Amino acid sequence: MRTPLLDWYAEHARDLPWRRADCSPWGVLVSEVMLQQTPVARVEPVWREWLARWPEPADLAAETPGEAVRAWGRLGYPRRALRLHACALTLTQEHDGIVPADLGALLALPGVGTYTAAAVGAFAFGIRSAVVDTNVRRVQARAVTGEALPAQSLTAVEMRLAERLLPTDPDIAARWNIAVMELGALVCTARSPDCERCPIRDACAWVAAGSPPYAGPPRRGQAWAGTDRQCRGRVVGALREAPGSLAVEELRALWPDAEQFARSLQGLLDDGLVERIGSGHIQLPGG
DNA sequence: TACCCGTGGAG
DNA sequence: TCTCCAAGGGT
Repeated sequence: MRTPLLDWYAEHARDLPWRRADCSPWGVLVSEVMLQQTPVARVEPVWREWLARWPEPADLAAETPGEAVRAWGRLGYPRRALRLHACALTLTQEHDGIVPADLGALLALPGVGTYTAAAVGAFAFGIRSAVVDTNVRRVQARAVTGEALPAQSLTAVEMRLAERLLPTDPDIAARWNIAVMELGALVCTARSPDCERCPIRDACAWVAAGSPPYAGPPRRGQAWAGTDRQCRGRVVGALREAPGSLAVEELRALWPDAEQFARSLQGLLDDGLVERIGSGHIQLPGG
């Protein structure tokens, strides 16, 4: 099957390690979790380290959760590292140490939601499933709906549209999914779409409408300075760099507001990202 | 549903 | 500088 989009992908697709034919389903799963809200350029080196160190789920399952958090480095949202470690345990204990080729079983894994289950199903196993990420949503919003940007959160209408657009043949569908994502990542970008190089511009509803600017409700950015997240990040960052544990007072010195520090530390403890050890010391889980 | 959860690069 | 945003998930 040939379409302008699939032809474009064949010519312009990036050569990413988790897209290669010799990449295991585990490698695909790790990549998808790392890529949640984190750009490809920062994921790639960490992904290579993880797959070299933990080539199979059982290898990661044999480590402490804290080691996963440490190896996560600065990818952000370190709870994902924890969930990937939990994933490895579940796979080892309940799936014979392999990634299941089943959307329902994938969805039941820690840290695997609708998107990641569909992506692993499609890219690792060739299952026909609509893979709808922020790129796909944006391409659909423009090409089909004629709007500059999609809604703030994924709607049922968008999912149905993606399923309707998906080619019938599973192998072509998998290639279609990744082609739409790649188009959104390389050409139909959020800030400055390069419509001159777009393979489907002649069919684009947004271009046909004169590329009107975003007209929806104001998109609220995420505050950062002075938030609990910044505080948490500082604490986990310090523990990641430390060989062992740190005294609570050392961590306390990282943040000016005592009340916010206490709340953030408690949040980290509740999340299992850190743990208490001895009297007044904190470490990554399991050491 | 809306909000919380990190980090760093681009414009 | 500062805002935006990047292959989302969990609650």
